[in-house]
Amino acid sequence: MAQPGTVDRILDTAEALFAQKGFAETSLRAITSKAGVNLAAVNYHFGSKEALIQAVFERFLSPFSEALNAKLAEMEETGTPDTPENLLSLISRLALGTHPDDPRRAAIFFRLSGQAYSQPVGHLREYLHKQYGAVFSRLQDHMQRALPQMPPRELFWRVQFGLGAAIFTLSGMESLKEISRNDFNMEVTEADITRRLLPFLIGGITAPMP
Amino acid sequence: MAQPGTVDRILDTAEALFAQKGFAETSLRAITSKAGVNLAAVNYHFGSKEALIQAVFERFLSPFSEALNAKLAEMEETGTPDTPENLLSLISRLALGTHPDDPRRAAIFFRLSGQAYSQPVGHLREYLHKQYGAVFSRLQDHMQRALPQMPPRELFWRVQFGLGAAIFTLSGMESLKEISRNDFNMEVTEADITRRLLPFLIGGITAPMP
DNA sequence: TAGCGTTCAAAACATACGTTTCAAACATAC
DNA sequence: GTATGTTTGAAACGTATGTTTTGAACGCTA
Repeated sequence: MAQPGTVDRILDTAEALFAQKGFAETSLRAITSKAGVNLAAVNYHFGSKEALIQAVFERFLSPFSEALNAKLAEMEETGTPDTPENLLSLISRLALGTHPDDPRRAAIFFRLSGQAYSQPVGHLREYLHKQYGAVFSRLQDHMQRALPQMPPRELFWRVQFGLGAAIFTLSGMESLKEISRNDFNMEVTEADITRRLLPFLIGGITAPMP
Repeated sequence: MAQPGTVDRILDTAEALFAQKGFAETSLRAITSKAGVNLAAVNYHFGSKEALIQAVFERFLSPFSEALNAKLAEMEETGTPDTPENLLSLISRLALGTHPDDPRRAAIFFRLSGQAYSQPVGHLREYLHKQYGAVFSRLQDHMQRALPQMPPRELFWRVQFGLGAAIFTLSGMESLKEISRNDFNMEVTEADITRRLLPFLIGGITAPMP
């Protein structure tokens, strides 16, 4: 377990390939050969491909989830007011900065989230709901306090819409970057898009009721 | 070619299974056995699995695309003003009503769109861009006329955000329906959600610049 | 150094996949 | 009614996949 370690090399490579090509389209052979480890190592260390997928998610989602929990607790203690601006910019900062060492990591974060969400009924979505439903509820509560006049049901859907806008856009960003380059002669980064995303989300979530 | 026809039975079944489980996770054997046709029929009639996927998209996207084109032309002729409200409610009506005979069809429409969008670099996305980029540009132009004060680049991203919110939410609706049922004792339909979606999209797209 | 649990490497296994083959069944025109 | 082009049916092909097996290499403890 000296070097980057077999387990970590597998996780790193699997994470990148899953984000790039999807789960079903990424074979264990592709992962292990690119990682420079033996094919059997995945089943030895993780048990199965499905377990590897969950391990990948756990490793990249747990830090984010814990950081979000900590920041929300900090807000509660310091009495920072619950506003859509505060909450949403908090999330975007965390999503972009949970792994500050590697900027490419943010892109992988969003791609993986998108893959997980658009995944068929598979157990991945249930797993994510079980594992990270609590922190999501907590965020939803804060948002409700920020918009006390809004019916919870309406707010629930608007948060979902916002989630969709964020994950969907950032997850398909490679294609969108190219379009933006061709049509507007403009290079964009993840940070650019989240900066543009914030007013959209605030405008959408706080829009007047129908 | 009397009965529902082998080709149509394949398309119907493939459409449903693709929407439900994804492309890679749906085998030709699953499609053909459920459709009650021979395995070789897919390769005989379509040539390959990839071609079948494109055929499925063509069949469900072309009517929508043509209807949208017609409606936009109608707006131009009758001088209907370009407003975000008019344009977005037009799209939602079309997405929900292009196949008015089958309500389940709307759900499949959104699920397939989500699958296509979250798909890896594969040729599907290029195909969709080539095939339906024109009508999308036309819609973008109308939206620009509705919001002349907004920089085109900003509008481009906001339309993408809106697309994400719509497709993402409606594509993952089965899970969200269940959450809504458990947490709010509330049954929701595709039409309910698009009704809620409209104010969100308008609020987001017309939000003040950062 | 001997022993033992852990990790790695190479190969094989079983299965599922997309695709192809080829003959039979069918429909249609002459 | 025969001939011709089209569609179907059953089987096989080749390949890629996830997984398992077996034994060697390694690291640590006694």
